[in-house]
Amino acid sequence: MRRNDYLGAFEQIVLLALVRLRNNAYGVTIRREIAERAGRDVSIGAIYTTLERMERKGLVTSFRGEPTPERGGRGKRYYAIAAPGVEALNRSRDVIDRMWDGLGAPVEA
Amino acid sequence: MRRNDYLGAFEQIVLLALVRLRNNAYGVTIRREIAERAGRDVSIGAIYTTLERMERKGLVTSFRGEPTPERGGRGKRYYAIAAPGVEALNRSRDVIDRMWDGLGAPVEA
DNA sequence: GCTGATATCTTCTACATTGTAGTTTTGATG
DNA sequence: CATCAAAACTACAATGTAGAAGATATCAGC
Repeated sequence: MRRNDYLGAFEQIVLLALVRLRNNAYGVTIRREIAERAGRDVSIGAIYTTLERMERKGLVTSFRGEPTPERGGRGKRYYAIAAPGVEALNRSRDVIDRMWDGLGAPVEA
Repeated sequence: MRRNDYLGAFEQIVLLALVRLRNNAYGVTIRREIAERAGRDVSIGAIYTTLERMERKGLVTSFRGEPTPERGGRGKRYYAIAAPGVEALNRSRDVIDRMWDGLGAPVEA
């Protein structure tokens, strides 16, 4: 059985995007946030898959929103970070912080 | 073809342990460093596997040391982070920093 | 007021890479 | 030769990632 304690690198990024986007987090905006913030261009499929897995683990929740009166558009699925997700995020940050402590980033060769 | 740009969460931890241990980084000390620093008890096998993969990618280098005159002991294999490893580490840190920027850790529910 | 072209968005499928433990093997020494 | 220290091997689970396929809307034109 796998524990829920530590997050993968990409999971962290997605979770942080959720936190930043607050109540406007769905596939497209999450992808855009990651592209702009992290400069990392990831496929939309990668995002949905990761979100779904995290939902199964209880790290995020989701609900389907009403379709907006914009041009095209299927009903969006909004995501939000759940309490265990917040904890895991903080824990992951803590670990990496302790490993970096005193080294001064960027580290030299 | 896979890019060499981003590191997994565990890869980052191992790389940081190498940086901290300087020229005393080998299986056992790396494991201990991670246990003490990160409070994370990982198997020795996990460490070697990860090191070997990173060596194949050119992120770390290794050489076999002379056996010491202690009780038992096979010659240790010492590891050191290579330039591409340093870069990848800084890049990874940069990405996560940007995602965390302005949120204030720990993040609240 | 139908109907199809088109804009958003989400699901599904498949596979590569990482994460992780446990077992086995290799070398030294007392 | 028993035993200690450390590394290599094996196997499998979880994560990372892309791309194709499906679902729903609006908009034009007839």
